[in-house]
Amino acid sequence: MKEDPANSASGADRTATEERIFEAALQVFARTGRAGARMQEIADRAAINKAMLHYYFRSKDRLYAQVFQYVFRRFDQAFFEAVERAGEESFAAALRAFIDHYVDFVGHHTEVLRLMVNEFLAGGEVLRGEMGKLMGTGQAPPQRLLALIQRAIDRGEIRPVESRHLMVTMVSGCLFPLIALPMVGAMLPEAVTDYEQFLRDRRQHLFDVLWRGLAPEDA
Amino acid sequence: MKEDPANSASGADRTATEERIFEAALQVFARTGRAGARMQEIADRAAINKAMLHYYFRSKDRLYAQVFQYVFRRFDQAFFEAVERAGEESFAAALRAFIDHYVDFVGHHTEVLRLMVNEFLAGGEVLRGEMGKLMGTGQAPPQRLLALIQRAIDRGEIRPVESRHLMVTMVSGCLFPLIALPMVGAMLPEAVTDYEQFLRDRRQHLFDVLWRGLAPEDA
DNA sequence: GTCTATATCTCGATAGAC
DNA sequence: GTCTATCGAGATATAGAC
Repeated sequence: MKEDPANSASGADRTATEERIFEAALQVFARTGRAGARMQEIADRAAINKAMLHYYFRSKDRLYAQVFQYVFRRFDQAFFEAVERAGEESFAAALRAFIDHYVDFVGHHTEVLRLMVNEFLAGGEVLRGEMGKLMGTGQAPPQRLLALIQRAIDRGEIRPVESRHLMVTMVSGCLFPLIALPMVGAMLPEAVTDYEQFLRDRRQHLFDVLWRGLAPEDA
Repeated sequence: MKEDPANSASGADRTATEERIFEAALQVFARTGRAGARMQEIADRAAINKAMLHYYFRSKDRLYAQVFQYVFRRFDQAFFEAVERAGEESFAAALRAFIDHYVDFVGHHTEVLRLMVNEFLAGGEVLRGEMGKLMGTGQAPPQRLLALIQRAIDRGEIRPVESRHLMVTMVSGCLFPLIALPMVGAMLPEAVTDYEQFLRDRRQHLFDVLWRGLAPEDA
């Protein structure tokens, strides 16, 4: 059976051209959203002809689906790594490690976050499909983090807060400032002028505020 | 000079028809984004003919600009009210009041938030224009909240955290969960089944975690 | 002010030469 | 695999009768 170039890209083994297209598509989809994206612009960014887009990815929908799937996995993977690094130490150290890694990843791959949020807003089925696959395992990264929090509570390491809400709050503090950069930048000019410093400050602040909030009363 | 119906809607004095169109446009823009929105769908929702859209608002771009301006003002207003209610009491009470009011408003007007975030992602000029106008006064709601936080620090009511980052963290905790509902719902089923309870829980949790994080060591 | 019909244009997708 | 040329769907926008 002949290889169909329109499907070959589903695996990790892409040609250099496919890779360029993919990267270009990610950028354009992230900025303009699924509907606003123009195949012409993606082609231009990839420095190829528009017809080649269809040759490799068949249609805009297929291209989007593949790009989003990739984004979802990167996101999942980053979360996983952040939880892994949280490790077996004290919860304070775990919290710090999680925030550091997660903010660092997303802060340097904002296209991934933006595309993700675009999909949130669209409330798409593409998202729901991936979510189902992920959570079905019972060992998804969010579930691991949840267990880690719960254990810390059981051990008396942190106050007895609602673990799932805490997870939401942690993630909110990491991600939202990066989504709202146009607005945050108006109040924190350094978010624009010295982005790396801004990321460091956010990690520091977020850990500080959350941890004191989680510390047992007798600490 | 004759009234141009395409401009008359810029004020608050809209006819009933204009109001219907406006509301319909808000919903559609919020869900599908600027590019994904269809004039036909807006017309259908407003129960009018498609030609009337252009009669009243001239073009899609003009319609969007007006809708966004409205959204921005609602957002600003909600923030303002939330800060006003925070009032002159203790900072704990102020924090609680802010979170309660802000989450309540946005939680019940998610279209406003969604359209706002859409504009964040697009990084549009429409947003920048409104931002400039707002912050220029020096008395914008965010600046008021900042002052309130700073005063609490000076008085020793809360620990000396970076006030601007705290504001960002507060807002993040209020807004992000509502943006990410499709994902949050996968981990907190009640966010879908009992939305009101979910909002209450979030308010409670967020205040709890933040306040303990802000409480002075000797509290 | 409201409608039908239509002009105009943009964009995704394909045909077909090389 | 790569390109040019083009088709055809679908969208915004307008013309013009009522």
